Amino acid sequence: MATGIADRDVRLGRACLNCSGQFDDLFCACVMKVLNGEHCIRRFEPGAVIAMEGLKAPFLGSIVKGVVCQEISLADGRVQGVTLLSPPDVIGNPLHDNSRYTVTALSEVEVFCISANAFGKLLYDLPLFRLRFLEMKLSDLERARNWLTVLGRRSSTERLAYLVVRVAQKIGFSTPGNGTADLFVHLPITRERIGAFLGMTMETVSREFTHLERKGVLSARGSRVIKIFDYRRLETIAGIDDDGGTID
Amino acid sequence: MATGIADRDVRLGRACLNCSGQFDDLFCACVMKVLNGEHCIRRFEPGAVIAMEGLKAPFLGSIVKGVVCQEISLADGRVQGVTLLSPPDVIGNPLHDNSRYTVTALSEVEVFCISANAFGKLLYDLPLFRLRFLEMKLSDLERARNWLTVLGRRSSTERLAYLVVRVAQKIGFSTPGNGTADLFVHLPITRERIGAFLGMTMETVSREFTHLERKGVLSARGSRVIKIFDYRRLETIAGIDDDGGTID
DNA sequence: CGTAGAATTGATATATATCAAGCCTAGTGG
DNA sequence: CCACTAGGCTTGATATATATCAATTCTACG
Repeated sequence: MATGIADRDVRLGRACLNCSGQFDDLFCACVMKVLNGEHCIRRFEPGAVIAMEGLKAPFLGSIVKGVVCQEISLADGRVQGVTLLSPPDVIGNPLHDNSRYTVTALSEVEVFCISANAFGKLLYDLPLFRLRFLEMKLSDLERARNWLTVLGRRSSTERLAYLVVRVAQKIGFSTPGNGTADLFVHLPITRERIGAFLGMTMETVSREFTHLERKGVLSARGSRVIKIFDYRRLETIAGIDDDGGTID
Repeated sequence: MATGIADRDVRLGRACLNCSGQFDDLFCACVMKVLNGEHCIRRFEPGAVIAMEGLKAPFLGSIVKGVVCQEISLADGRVQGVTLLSPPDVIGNPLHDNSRYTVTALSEVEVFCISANAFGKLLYDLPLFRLRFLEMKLSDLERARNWLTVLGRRSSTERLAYLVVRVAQKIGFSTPGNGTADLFVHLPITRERIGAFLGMTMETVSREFTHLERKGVLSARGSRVIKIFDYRRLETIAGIDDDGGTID
């Protein structure tokens, strides 16, 4: 990459080279020094509602541990899943007092929290932090727009395949425990929530799992741990090809 | 708003108070001074393809005049509309050399263009510019996520109503010319492209215009200039209520 | 082992896509 | 100035994907 930013200080982005990153690569030791103790760690149990759409956001923070989901609700109760967050994703928007999303812990979660003021200070004082945050938000934007193609233009099988691949990329594969080489992905959400992300019903999600199973791509029967037999094929169905040209 | 950023220098965001904004509120006179002549204006005819998805982006720039659309294509030719751009929206991503979208001029368009290096310099040197850009991208992100609810959870009538309201908000109402008080919105896109934005076919778009017409909400017969009889009702159908709680 | 929530499966309904025809409308050239 | 044309729009008939409603069945957990 030879962009203007890259030429200057993009090395400082993904992981701060000036320090051994404490907590994670957003709040590294350099950032912590400027922050000077103005922070706290909050913990949430699985299922805990961290923020409510439209209400005052309780804090700004970066996830240290666990998985979180953000959803938007319509007036009549319809729900659209928006993002799955994992470390070091940011919860909250420094430009808004109110949360735009309902934010729910999907596992045991820890968040490194700072005040909006402290966040503003970091953004203002630290080129490194500012760049890293901009980088995160630009890639959030790209992912959200790619997701539009999923909801607008893909069939239910394609959508489900897309979600499984993205979850695998985001949360990683699980190790089976027994010494086999099989690929497992743990989906941290119910079929209903999968449906909320994919704009379809729980029943259709279930049926599409069955279809993918009959095709020999994966197995998910009644469980949230998915065994993947043919990851390449799954990527193809999803319309994702990370080995070559970026299709999505 | 009493966020950390607002406390500091958000006044400089939406319109620079230090200068009389030349061109627009992104490239104000202050920015121009730092830029020191390193820019050019590019013009495009309606229908011109400004950038192609996956190929090297020709420039970074801010729209000065006209309307532009960004679309994502799938391998098999399906197209998803992503954004409608109008002044002073930014074309291009300072962190990528390649365009993520196919970018098309919908009218006569002028773009204030600078090099990626110059863009990086502005981002680095000018807190004002940097904040404004972050602000733009955070609101792009919010709009993209709200659009997810449109594609994932709304019926075709609701989707169409949503699009009309958003276009009206973005591009503004047209004045009828004759002295009537009627509201007109000029849609800068064909039914097919409307469909690409809404994840539906041209035919369904057309049918839903007819439905809205039968309901007495608007009239669009065969034309891109839409007459709106009941804007409030349109907003209600769209699930947008800008006079009160933010629903979308 | 029993229970409750989650997941699957089936039958049917419905919204939207697809295919196909015809109709407007703006722009062109005689 | 008017008829012609091409692209865009509308409308209809039909097909199809997905939703909805309704039982079971599975799984994790007490």
